[in-house]
Amino acid sequence: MTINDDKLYDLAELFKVFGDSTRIRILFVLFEKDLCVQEISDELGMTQSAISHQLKILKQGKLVGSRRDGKQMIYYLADDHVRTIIDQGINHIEE
Amino acid sequence: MTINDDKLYDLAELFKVFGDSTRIRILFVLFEKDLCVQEISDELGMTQSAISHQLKILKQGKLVGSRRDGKQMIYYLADDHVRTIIDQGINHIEE
DNA sequence: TCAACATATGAGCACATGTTCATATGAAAG
DNA sequence: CTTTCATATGAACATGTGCTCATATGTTGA
Repeated sequence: MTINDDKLYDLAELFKVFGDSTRIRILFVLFEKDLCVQEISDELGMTQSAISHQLKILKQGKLVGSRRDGKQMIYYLADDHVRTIIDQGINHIEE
Repeated sequence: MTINDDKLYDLAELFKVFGDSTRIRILFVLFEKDLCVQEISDELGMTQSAISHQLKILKQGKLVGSRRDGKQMIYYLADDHVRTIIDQGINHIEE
């Protein structure tokens, strides 16, 4: 494999994004359907600010994307890697 | 899916273990072959103590296992989930 | 039993991280 | 334009995390 330390560093950064229960829960509610910030906040019972901060991190890691709909920002899962990684994680836990 | 918040918390804990570059590098050298603590330290250019601390975390997360060989402890990758999760992570980064 | 070697562990420190609170930005309706 | 609603952002604080240093534990060979 052609993996150098830089890439391993990026890899750690990626998993770090998954490694927080608030962010995992956000990803999980987005599994079902695309949601705006306030809906996510309500689902998780957390403040809009806390969610917004975490959404920013998720977006930087390219795990979610967003589109504007009037005054709202709609967030959605970026791609299927996210689902696959989480599924594998669940497999590991459930063994 | 039958995933509750407790399980999502565990999931976050799992990814947290992957989310450190020292630990990812340890896993990566163990991809090739089983190694003792000193060999891992040498490979990564880090102290035996630092590596030992991280190996403990990896072992708690069941990402590595260990067996004794005389005075040495040999560490190895626990199972194929570890490889799969890392492979998926690399896919995500390289897209 | 003792010395030598390999690994594990605990305390301490510096730095990273998540939440809150206050406020800024931006879109839309009047 | 101004107000209102939705979201983003920055500073501050408390907590978590990784490394170092010193030392403990445990195994082997003399």
